[in-house]
Formats: sequence, C-alpha cells, structure tokens
Amino acid sequence: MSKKQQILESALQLFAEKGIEATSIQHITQEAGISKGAFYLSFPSKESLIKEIIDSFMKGFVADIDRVVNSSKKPGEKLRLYFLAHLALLDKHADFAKIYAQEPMHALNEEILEKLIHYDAWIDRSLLSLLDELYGEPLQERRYDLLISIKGFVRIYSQLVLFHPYPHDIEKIAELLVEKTHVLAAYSKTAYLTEEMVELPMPGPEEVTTAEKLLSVIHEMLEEEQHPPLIAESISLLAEELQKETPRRAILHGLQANIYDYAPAKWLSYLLKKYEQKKSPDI
Amino acid sequence: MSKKQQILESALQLFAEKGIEATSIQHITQEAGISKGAFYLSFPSKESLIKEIIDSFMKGFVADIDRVVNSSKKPGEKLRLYFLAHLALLDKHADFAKIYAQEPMHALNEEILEKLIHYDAWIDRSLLSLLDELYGEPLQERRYDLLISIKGFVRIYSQLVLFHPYPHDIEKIAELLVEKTHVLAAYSKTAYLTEEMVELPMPGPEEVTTAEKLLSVIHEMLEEEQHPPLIAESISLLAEELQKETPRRAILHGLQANIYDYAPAKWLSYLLKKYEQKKSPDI
DNA sequence: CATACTAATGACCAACTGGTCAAGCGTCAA
DNA sequence: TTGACGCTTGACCAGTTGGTCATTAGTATG
Repeated sequence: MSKKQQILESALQLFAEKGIEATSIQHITQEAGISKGAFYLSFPSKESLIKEIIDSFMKGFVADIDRVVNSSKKPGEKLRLYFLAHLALLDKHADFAKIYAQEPMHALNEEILEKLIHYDAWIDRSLLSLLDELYGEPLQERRYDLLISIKGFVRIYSQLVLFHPYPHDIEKIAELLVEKTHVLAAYSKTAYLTEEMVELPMPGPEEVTTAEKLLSVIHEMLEEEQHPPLIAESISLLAEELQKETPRRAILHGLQANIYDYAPAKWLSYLLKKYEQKKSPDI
Repeated sequence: MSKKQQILESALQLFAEKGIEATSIQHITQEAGISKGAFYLSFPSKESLIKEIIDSFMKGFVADIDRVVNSSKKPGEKLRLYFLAHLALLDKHADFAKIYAQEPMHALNEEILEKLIHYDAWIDRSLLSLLDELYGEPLQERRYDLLISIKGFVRIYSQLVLFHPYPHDIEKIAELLVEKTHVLAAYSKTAYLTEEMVELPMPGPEEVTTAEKLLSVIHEMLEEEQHPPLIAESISLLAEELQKETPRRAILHGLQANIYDYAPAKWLSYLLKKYEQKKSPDI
C-alpha cells in the first residue's frame, strides 16, 4: 500500500470517528505510522486531503447512481436499486458516509462546499428523471415535493442504519422505501415546491463564478493530467475565449458541450454553466 | 440587557454562522463588546455556555410540542400544529435551528450529545402518542416507521426553509406534511422498524419530576431575571406550596394556569403538569 | 568503501485555543 | 480627599494547530 493510500485510510477513519475539524494531521500521521513531514510529501495541505477524499467518493457514488438510473431495468426496479445503492454505500463505506451525513456545512471551505452541493444536485437530477419516468404527467406538479420527500426518507433511514447498532436488513428497507414512494406518488395531492425553490443552491452565500476562477480551474486541469485531443483542444480554446474582453456565449456554450461527457471535466462544465447563467440571466 | 444576555446572543449568532467548534470565546466577547475575562464572570466555561444555550432552547421547544399534543384540539389539527411548531421555530430562532440541524454529533462532548438525544426522544414520544391517537390500532405495527418518516419529512423541509433564501409559506408546508402523513398512514402496508430498533430512551428514574426538582427550577427562575408581578407572586407561592407536606392540587393547578402563557416559564409549567400527572395518574 | 541522491524525520514556527489572574478602574461611603 | 471594594481588563499561560525545513537515514551506483 502506497504512503498516500495509508494516509487516506487513516484520515478517513479518523474523520468519521471525530469529525474533520477535530482531526489533526498529527493524529493522522500517528495513526498511519509515519512522521508529520511525510504527510506533506503526499499532500500539499490538509485541505487538499479533504478535497481528494470527498471528490473520489462522490464521483464514485454519482457514477453508481447514474448507472442505476440509466440502466435498462424496469423503472420500479430502478427505484429499488436507487435506494439500495444509497444504503449499500453506507454499509460499504460507513466511514465516508458518516462524514457526508454529519459534517456541518460551515466547517468546510467554500470550494469544498460547492463541490458537495454540486454532486448532490447531480444525484437529485438523476432521481428526478427516474421519477418522471415512473409516474409521468400526473406527478408533474408534485415532482419536487416527491423528490424532497424521498431525500428525507433516505436521510433518516440512512442515519438509522449508520448510528444504530443493529444488523439491518437493507433489502427490506429499500423495498419499504419503494412502497412509501409509490404511496406518496399515487395518493398525495397537494404541491408546495417549485423548480426555482429546489434548484437554487440551498445553503451558503452566493457563489461567484468569475472568469478568473474558471481560468484557474482550467489551468489546474491542463497541468495535472493527460486529456484526449478533442478535450484538450476545447479546454485550451475555452481559456483563450475567457481571456477576451467579452467572451462569445455561443462559443463558450459549444466548447462546454464538447467536454460535457468527459468525466474529469465535470466540474469545469458545471462552473461554465453557472458562468453562462450569470452572464445571461435573462435567458 | 444583562451581560449574560449579551453573551448569549452574540454566541448564538456566531455559533449559527460558523459552528460551535469554530467559534472562539475571543470572537464571542469581541462581538459582545466585552473583554475575555468578563466572559468568565458570567459562565464558568465554554462548555457551560453551550449547555445553557441548548438547554434553554430545547426546554422551550419540548414544552411547545407537549402543549400542542396535549391540547383539546382535534387530533388532525394537532398534527398540523405539531408541524407548524417545528417550522415556526426555524422562523423564530433560525440561529439555534441551524446549530441544531447541522452540528455534527462528535464535535460536542458526550454529555451535551446525550442531552440532545434525550430531548429528541422526549419529542418523539409526544409525536408517537399523537400518532396512536390519530390512527389507533391499524397503525400499531407501522407506528415506528411512520414516526421515522415524519421525522424525515420535518428534517428535510426544515433544511429547505433554513438554507433556502425564499419567503416560505410555513402554513402551507405544514398542511402538506399533514397530508403526506395521512397518506402514509392510510396506504402504506409494510413495516420494518420495531421498538427496540428505535430505542427511545424512556425517562429514567432520575428524571421523574420531584418537588425538589421543581423547587430548584423555581429558585433559578427567581434568581436570574425580573418577572411581572403576578408571575413573580405565583412562582413564589408555588415554591411555598411545594414545600408543604402534601401540596394541594387545586392550588398548584391554579398557579400553573397563571404562568401558562408566560414564555420564560414554559418549562416550569411543563414540569408542573408532569408533577400533577404523577401525583394523580388516575385522572 | 565513497559518493550521490532521495525519502523521511521531528524540532521548530507563528497563530490560535480555552482559561487565569494581578493590576487598574470607577463608584461611593466616610 | 481618602480608601475600600467589586467590576473589568488584557497580558499571560500551557497546549494545540497546520505547515516548514535543516538534518539525517536509507539505498543504489561506482
């Protein structure tokens, strides 16, 4: 096991046990059986360690959910698998799940917070499309309320599984949640939530997506990894366009479409969308 | 405003803003416009400040919920008021609600954590009795699942209200949640949770309401603040009556009625009711 | 054995924490 | 005016934090 892996595992365990803020690098290195200095050979800072942990887990989870929702299974079965994916994650990665479920919003820096919200919204969008597929037109007005209700279900049952020492029957819980969802979809009549209430970033102050920020993200991407030719070219052109006095919206939009399906560029793609929205709020 | 009140308000605001752990006494005293040393004239430690904040808010909240559930309203209306009480609390005390909703479990010390769980269980038991009253025998097997589901609803909609900058219609949300609850109670069939899984810690012997405890609460109240004349007199007379060999029930009841609508005495009023019930369980 | 190069260390730093306490302050009776 | 008294202060304490870097240990090559 590489030194970096050792650190990641020790950190994960301690974070889950005592929280991110309360876990010092001293503790982590001690747990991993290395010196303090050695930590900074693998990570430039504590923050980058946190980012890496969150990033890798959330990416994996988003991919899982995405796979379930876009599978060729019957919609009802997909919903069951959706719940199962959530619950199974808790079983498999209880340590990260605890961090994710409990870490207070303000304890983390802005960037990390945005990331979490972003991944969350991603998962929500997957679920929403599944709900549309399942219940169609009759649900339309109530779709966001159902979405939120399901999130409430998942959260509260997850908490139960996580923190209650009991040999839980995950399969049964998943089926139970499917039934609850069906019942709500079929018999609930009133609606409260609208699209704008849900889609706006829920916590925190306004996110400011500036051209400078986009450029710095692009810079990082170009430095750290090799990308396919079309992607690399699109990214470089994006940087070029963004440095202009008034970036042309159509160009940005098109280049963003080019990188939309390239996993390592998901974050950049998201920020670009925000940037476009900021520049053209009227559309 | 007393120095202690100043501190409490500044602390509450900062805790909600940045979290309990991340807020230092330096910050609090700076915000309150006093010196660091002055803090320790009002509180013996940071921990006791946290405890006091949690205690005062949770006591008020428990008393509110209890009042709703034990009112003479129709059960359906009680449920609506139950939700409304939760949502209204967020509106009125967003600062504390943020602390309560977000503070990670491990960040706080064991004792405080137990306190929170304890108050939570208190509220759960109130809700459970309301559910039994509403749905009776047919619910029995599913009562804990419904309980948990409702908690999930409340939590997720509360989060929405708290962190989403929007002029929310709390009345409408409460009605929506009533409907969801009715739907689940009526049409959901399967059950997962059993009593042992939920493990609502029953009131231990130490929390049985005794005359001594009431007297100590009264003592605290008389010390800390100025009260309106009728209130102050009622409280003093309560103390007098409780010190007798066999306090007269009618007197206690009447005096309790006097302070019923005085917010700072909510907790005392609640405890008095418990005390009366203990003394005359047959009524 | 000598050299050269990297990997790893832990003493050290400045900034912060919760908490203490001698010193100064204003007030008021004498 | 004096002096006593209690409220208030902020320098100070020991401890912790994230982060640095001169030094050393380990190893591969000649």
